[in-house]
Amino acid sequence: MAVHKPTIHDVAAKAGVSKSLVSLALRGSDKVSAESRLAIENAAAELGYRPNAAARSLADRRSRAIGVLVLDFNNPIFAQILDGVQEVAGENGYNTLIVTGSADPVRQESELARLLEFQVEGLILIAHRLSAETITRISDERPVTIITRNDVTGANVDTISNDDQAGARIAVEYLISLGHSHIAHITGGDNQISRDREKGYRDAMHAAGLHDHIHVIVGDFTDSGGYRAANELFASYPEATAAFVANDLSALGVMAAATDSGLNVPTDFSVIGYDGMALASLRTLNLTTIQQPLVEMGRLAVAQLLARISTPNIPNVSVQVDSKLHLAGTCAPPRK
Amino acid sequence: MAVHKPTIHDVAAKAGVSKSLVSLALRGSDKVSAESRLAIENAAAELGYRPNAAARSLADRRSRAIGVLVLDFNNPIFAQILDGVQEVAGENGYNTLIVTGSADPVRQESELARLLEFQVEGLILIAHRLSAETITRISDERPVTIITRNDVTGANVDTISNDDQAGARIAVEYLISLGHSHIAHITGGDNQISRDREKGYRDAMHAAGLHDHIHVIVGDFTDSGGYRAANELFASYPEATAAFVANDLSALGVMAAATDSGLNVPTDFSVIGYDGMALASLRTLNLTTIQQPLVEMGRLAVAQLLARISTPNIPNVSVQVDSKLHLAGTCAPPRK
DNA sequence: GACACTAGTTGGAACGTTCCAAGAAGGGAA
DNA sequence: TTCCCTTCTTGGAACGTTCCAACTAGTGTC
Repeated sequence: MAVHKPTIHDVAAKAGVSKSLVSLALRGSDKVSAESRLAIENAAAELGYRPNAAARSLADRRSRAIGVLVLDFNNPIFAQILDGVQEVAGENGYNTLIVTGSADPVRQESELARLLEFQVEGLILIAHRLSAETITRISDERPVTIITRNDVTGANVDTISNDDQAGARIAVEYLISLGHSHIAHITGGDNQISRDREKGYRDAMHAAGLHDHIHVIVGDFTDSGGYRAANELFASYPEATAAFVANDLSALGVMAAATDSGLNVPTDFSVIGYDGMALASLRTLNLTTIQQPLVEMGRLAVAQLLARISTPNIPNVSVQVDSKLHLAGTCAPPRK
Repeated sequence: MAVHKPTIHDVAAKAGVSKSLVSLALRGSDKVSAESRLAIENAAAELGYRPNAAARSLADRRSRAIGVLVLDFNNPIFAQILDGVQEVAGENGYNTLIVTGSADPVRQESELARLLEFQVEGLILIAHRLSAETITRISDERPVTIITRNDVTGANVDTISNDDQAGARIAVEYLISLGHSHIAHITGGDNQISRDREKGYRDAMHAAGLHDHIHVIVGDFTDSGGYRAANELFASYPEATAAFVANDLSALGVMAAATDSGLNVPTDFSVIGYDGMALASLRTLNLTTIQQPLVEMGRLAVAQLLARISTPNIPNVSVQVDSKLHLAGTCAPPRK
């Protein structure tokens, strides 16, 4: 292992020029003679020189990094969003510092503090569980873009979300169009996204004159939560022929519960999810769902964040992307 | 947004002390009087002071960060490994910089360079596709721990892996114990892990006197690759009653292909995977597999890396964790 | 032969910390 | 009173960059 990490001074000495010229040359300035440039590049290569990002960020007064706080790596939809985030960040020469906060808001705050100490130029929050006050406070220091939610506003906060109520209505209307009327809903628990999806369900049921058939079971966005909720549903509302489930992960749990109860999906029981997680569209699962353009949402978020970083006072933006029905194998007309 | 970010000097001025004392106080030194400490803490809080990690890392000559290069966020097993990594890193006061390299080795190298510029104190490579020379070169600058592979060695390189050959043998022996003899193998393509798993398959078949029944189809560790390979298998070797598939993700593709071909899993055709990815143990999928202790592997990797960071010349370590058979729903005795 | 211009190059200051050697203030011992 | 010892506090140097104003050497113009 190298005893002493070479610095710009070492390169300068080796190339026989000043440190300033090395700095210039390595950043591709055109005011360096071809001869000097060559000597510098050779010296740098021979020494294995690597610029020190900390020193650069200090001298530059900018870090060229954005921070990303993700709720949880284990829900695969976040991987898809991150793909979009990394793509656009990379294209623009930004590093991405990714941190998972636990669901615990206290730990999330300390993760956030670490990102801010790194002097990130902006923050992307993916499915966070932070309070509105925290975000407002943070956004006072740094621009913030929130993905998958739009319930927090602030001068320095932009949001990228889909219209959860509209998406939920589409799901329910599709089930109705197949002939279902006993349609249950399994929620994602106590959070804004879940509330919106539930509202869409209720609205669609009302609009179709099916308010008497509204049946809601509380879930929690996990597969095991979906499994438990589905069993509850089969016990409490056996007339149900279909369920709109708050997200794909818990829809998989619902499918498992149906199978365990001897119900064939979709001939005995139809299931529709929400999100568009890549794994659920595997043929083995083939889940019908409301598909959000997840990668695109990641891209949009970075684009918006970078726009606000370069021009701080642009008006607030709240982008709503379109989610669409993804037809697959878990919905069918009800038995007669 | 604050016009000027407060620095340690601002805090010092506000608290009426020197910047040095602020530095001492905020790092919890015991040689600061209670009175000064209080004044400093109040001033820092009022100003919303945040230490600048870049400046600290420069002055300190250490970054308190480790870099993690992940092949791909979309295979959920990496999320599990990362959970272990983040846990132990966090406990030890280290930040984790996570980067996804694409499968493209050139892009992977540039991602790596970015991590090194951040002055990470060590690197964790998860399922990398880098050449042995690259890793040896890198490990000359920084300690490296490799997860899920052990085919690269070097003075400064440790590895955490499972014994892929042994795991594969367990899988095949299990199928044999159920009564199967026409057991095919679908590989993960041209890489070390895949080669080891194939060797385990061949060895187990030989040991059981089934060398005449060895049948290998090339896959690529993805679900669609598994699907394609399985269809190839059904066409070329219809006698097969079971398949050992190189990883869980492609095993899901195999299951889909079986279903599409009218084969019920497991009564008509048994499938066993490898990895232990959390989603595959969902009841809906309920995949029988060889389970690696993924979270634990992440933990071990960080522990080992930190050990080498603090004591550079300790002997090389190559930890092999035990993988075990996870019994589930996709294997059964063959039809008579 | 003086002058202006251009291309290339330079040293020093600055960025926000930590570390270090050294100073100030107060108390106790002689 | 003097001296030493603690306890607390301090300013300056250093970390590795970037930026800036200024310098040198050559080239062309009149």
